[in-house]
Amino acid sequence: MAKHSHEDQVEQIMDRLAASGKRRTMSRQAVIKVIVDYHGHVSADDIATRVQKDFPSLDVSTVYRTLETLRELGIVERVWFADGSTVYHLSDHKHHHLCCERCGAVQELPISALKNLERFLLDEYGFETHQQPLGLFGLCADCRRSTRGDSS
Amino acid sequence: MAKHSHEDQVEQIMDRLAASGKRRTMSRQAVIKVIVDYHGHVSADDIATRVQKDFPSLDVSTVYRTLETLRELGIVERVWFADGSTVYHLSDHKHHHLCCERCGAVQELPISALKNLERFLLDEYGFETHQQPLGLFGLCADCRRSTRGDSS
DNA sequence: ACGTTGATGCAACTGACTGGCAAGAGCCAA
DNA sequence: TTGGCTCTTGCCAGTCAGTTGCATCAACGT
Ligand SMILES: [Mn+2]
Ligand SMILES: [Mn+2]
Ligand SMILES: [Zn+2]
Ligand SMILES: [Zn+2]
Repeated sequence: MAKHSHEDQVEQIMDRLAASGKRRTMSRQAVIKVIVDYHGHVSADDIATRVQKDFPSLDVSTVYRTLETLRELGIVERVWFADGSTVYHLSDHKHHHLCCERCGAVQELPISALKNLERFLLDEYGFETHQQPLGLFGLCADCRRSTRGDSS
Repeated sequence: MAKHSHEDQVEQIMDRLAASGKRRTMSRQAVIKVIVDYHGHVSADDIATRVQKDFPSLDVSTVYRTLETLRELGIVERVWFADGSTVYHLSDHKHHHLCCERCGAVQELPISALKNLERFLLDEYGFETHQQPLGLFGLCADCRRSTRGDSS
């Protein structure tokens, strides 16, 4: 069904590392696997915790160094949410995030959803927005429904 | 000309502090003055540096504690930009920011500029965005003009 | 003036992240 | 397969923004 399984995707990213002269290591594979499995929405510490279940001696500094390497190659990018938290993301699956402040759910929002805003900013302010994935906070549909008429 | 001078505005905020049972101190006055003078776009460390020109012994922890107090009273709020940096802002002058990545200029954008996006998110996703001042990055009009045709 | 109590300076501490360094692991050539 | 060059890693110390405990200090109501 899926074009690529997660395993294939991890393998493909390892190939890109190798093609750039980087070495295929277990540490890198493990970090990449976590990012692919959760397809984003994970912090560096989440990744470290997750990876250390399989490789207890893998240090958090290795996670950061791997993330930096992947960022240099344009494979992942760092996203800052409007509440100051930060997550890592596969670049080829770029999108914005709608983060529910009540239940914590994170919904993905296609980049195209902000096209109108971008055009408006360019027309009215001459400001050319860069493709910057945003994390917007608010109430998701479910929580909004269950909060209807709730005054507390 | 102006409805309120900066001095008046500082005085008014000090009044609100006093009205909430907080004490009128030089530290608080100095911190508030910096925020009012720069009307936002200052980091906690900017404030500390600025304030210490007049009160060299004023500690950065006092700045943070003052900011927290002002936040509790709804007088200032913290804004996280999409690059992870954070600034403090008067709540009564809420707006978004267009931050130029080339020249560093920060342009203010009325909250109303995102009304259409908010309606779209509510209609299409059932997501109710909270009033969250954003810091969007890109190229300002000036820099875009001076970069035109520049391939490097 | 005075005493209560909140505010401050100082310093130690946290959490996210970075950097140096020596030991270890890929990779490639022989 | 082996050897060795070089990249990568673990460990650990350091940085940076921000927080916290505590003794001292200073508002402010009386
Ligand atoms: Mn995502
Ligand atoms: Mn502003
Ligand atoms: Zn929700
Ligand atoms: Zn500019």
